Amino acid sequence: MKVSNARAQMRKGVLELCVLRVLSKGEAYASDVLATLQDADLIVVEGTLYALLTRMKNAGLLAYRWEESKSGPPRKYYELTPAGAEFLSALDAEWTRFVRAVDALPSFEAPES
Amino acid sequence: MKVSNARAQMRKGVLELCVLRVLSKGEAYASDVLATLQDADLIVVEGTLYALLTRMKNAGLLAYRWEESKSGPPRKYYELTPAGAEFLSALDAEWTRFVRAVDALPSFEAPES
DNA sequence: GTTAGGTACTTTGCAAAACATAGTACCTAA
DNA sequence: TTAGGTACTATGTTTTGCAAAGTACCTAAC
Repeated sequence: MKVSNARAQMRKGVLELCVLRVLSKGEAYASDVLATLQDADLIVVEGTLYALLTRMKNAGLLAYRWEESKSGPPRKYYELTPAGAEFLSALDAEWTRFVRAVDALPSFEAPES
Repeated sequence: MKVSNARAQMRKGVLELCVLRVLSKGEAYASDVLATLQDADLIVVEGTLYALLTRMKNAGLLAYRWEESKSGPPRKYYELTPAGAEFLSALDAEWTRFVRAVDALPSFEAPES
């Protein structure tokens, strides 16, 4: 149990929300999403993100179209489906409630002696 | 992918923080911790909590003592060790930074058309 | 005292999800 | 035509929570 691992652990289960939020700003392909998350200090590895995008596409939350690239193979540009937008809205609400619930627990202070 | 599962997913990775926070208020045994978390709408099942308490004890974050009960078998009363208190302090800081990072991502709004 | 029921803790098997890493395919340019 | 970069895919492992069954202890009813 290392503090260095804490953020990675916390991110579990919230990654979906993060990806949906990024895509709510408009379509993007995997590297775009990855860069945005990493800029926000929400480290995620390539393999995880691709797997998540595929899962969400299969769940009907995302759709993609192929687009040619000028410097490499074609890219999958993802965007929210109506179901995805609805799901994001619900997740946002859950996130808010969740943060409140955790913050309602006692914050750190020295144990009573 | 169901909204009903969202909170459970989010809780992953933050459970450690929650348990440490509860114990920072003083020693408690499993059922105490469970009840506190459930009161806070942070649902967790018995098996998960016992496993987590054991993991954290083995990691040196918690210690316990046996105490007789008037109505059943003896209980393990857990409390933070100095290492646990230090770890909690670090996790608290990580939690704050994490929430800021997620909230810095765009919140929901209709995708630009 | 022996049995029934409740409480507390343990064990085992399973599933979901992220990680690590390697692999395939496409494109440009030397 | 080959080297290197970019984009996506596939595979196996680990972590961690869940589900459910199991063990053990204690009280109380009979």
